[in-house]
Amino acid sequence: MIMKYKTVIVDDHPIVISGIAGLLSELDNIEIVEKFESGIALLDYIEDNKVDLILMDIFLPVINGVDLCKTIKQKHPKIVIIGMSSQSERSLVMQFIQNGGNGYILKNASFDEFKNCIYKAIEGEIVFSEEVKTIISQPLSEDLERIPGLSRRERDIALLLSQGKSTQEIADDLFLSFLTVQTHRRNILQKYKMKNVAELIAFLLKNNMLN
Amino acid sequence: MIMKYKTVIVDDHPIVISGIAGLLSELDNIEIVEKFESGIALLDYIEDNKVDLILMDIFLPVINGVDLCKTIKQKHPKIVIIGMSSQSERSLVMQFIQNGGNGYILKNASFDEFKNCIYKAIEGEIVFSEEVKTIISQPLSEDLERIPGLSRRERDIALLLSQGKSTQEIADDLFLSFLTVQTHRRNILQKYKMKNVAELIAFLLKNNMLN
DNA sequence: ATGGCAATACCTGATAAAATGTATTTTTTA
DNA sequence: TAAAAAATACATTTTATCAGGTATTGCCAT
Repeated sequence: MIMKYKTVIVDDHPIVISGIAGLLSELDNIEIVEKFESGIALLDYIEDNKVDLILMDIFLPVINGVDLCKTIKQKHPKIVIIGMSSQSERSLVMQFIQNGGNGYILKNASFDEFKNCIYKAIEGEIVFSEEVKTIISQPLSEDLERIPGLSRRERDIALLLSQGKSTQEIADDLFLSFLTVQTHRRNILQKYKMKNVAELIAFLLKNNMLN
Repeated sequence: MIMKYKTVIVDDHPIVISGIAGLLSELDNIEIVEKFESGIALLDYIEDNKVDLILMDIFLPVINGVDLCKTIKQKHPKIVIIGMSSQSERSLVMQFIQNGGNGYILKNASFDEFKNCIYKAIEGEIVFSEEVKTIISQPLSEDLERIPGLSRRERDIALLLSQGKSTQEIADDLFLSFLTVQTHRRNILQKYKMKNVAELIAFLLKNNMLN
């Protein structure tokens, strides 16, 4: 009798669970023992059942994948955990790996990529799908010239600006001097080399820097 | 011989395609004829092949689902198109429906929801999965008085405004009088009852009215 | 063909914002 | 704890925007 890796899938999209299950069914030494739509259910399950491999979505309701991975690894360091998501942020992937994750796959990866990553992960490697590799292997370019963030106050003011407030109104709202708000405005515009507030707001919104 | 609905799936995640394909295989009168990872490939395909139903992701590379739906419906109004996404924004769903979409399903919908929606859609209904319904049925009041669109010229000017151009620069760019641009600006601000350009740009971007 | 809308253009006064310079206090962080 | 960053405040000059009118032309849809 062949030992199969007892595998669990966690994803809040039934469709995705079904897709991965279909894919994994082609792998001889993988046996899907459970499927969950939330991390809480998974935590319960692994207390009472043997699990070798977990494929988990990173964006889950209630508890997110990064924290979930950490929690599981603390008690069950031998379980191989592979993270998945639709879009990936560099910092998120790094966090996941730092919390003990054994790999990270983007959902737009091909079937072959999925298979390869899973095989290598259960052999002990840390694996990434192609696109993830390209994202995390640009530490020089993107990390160094990454846009400086808004300070708290600057964000407050930018937000009110996007609501059409004038300098005076913002000053009143935040209990500041008109002149202080004016200085902040100037600093923000200078920081991002923007010509005026219109361009600034467009820039901030496009980069999700407001809210 | 039973007539089956010729169905195409478009999603940039192979896993999701596989999942939906698995789900649809349980439906007797649905036949999956093709699967695509991009909208461009789909557009080519429907020129030469009969298609009755399209299930498409909204967030696609190159061309997004909303535009894709519009393009397809212009030439092939009889094709039933159902949109899908992981997260949904109210305005996005409305836009999709306004562009001719026949329904919208969140990917976290259950299998039963998927099946029901697909059945009803091919019977001519406009369908939404449960969570989408709750999202779109929140503020009736504001949405029924749907926002008037920008005219061509107004859009040009709004776009340049979002790039930080001054009235004079816009006038130069578009070979218009300074005064004409000034009038357009005023009209746009008045139309949406915005206090200034900053608020206007925020409003337009949030409603996807630029680009 | 005509009424409505879009696009064009002009005038003016009041107000708001941008550019520039300086400076103190508080908070963060190395 | 010392240095750096952020937040605060002030003053002045120049430039741009906003809001109030008015008016002509072209288009396109009833």
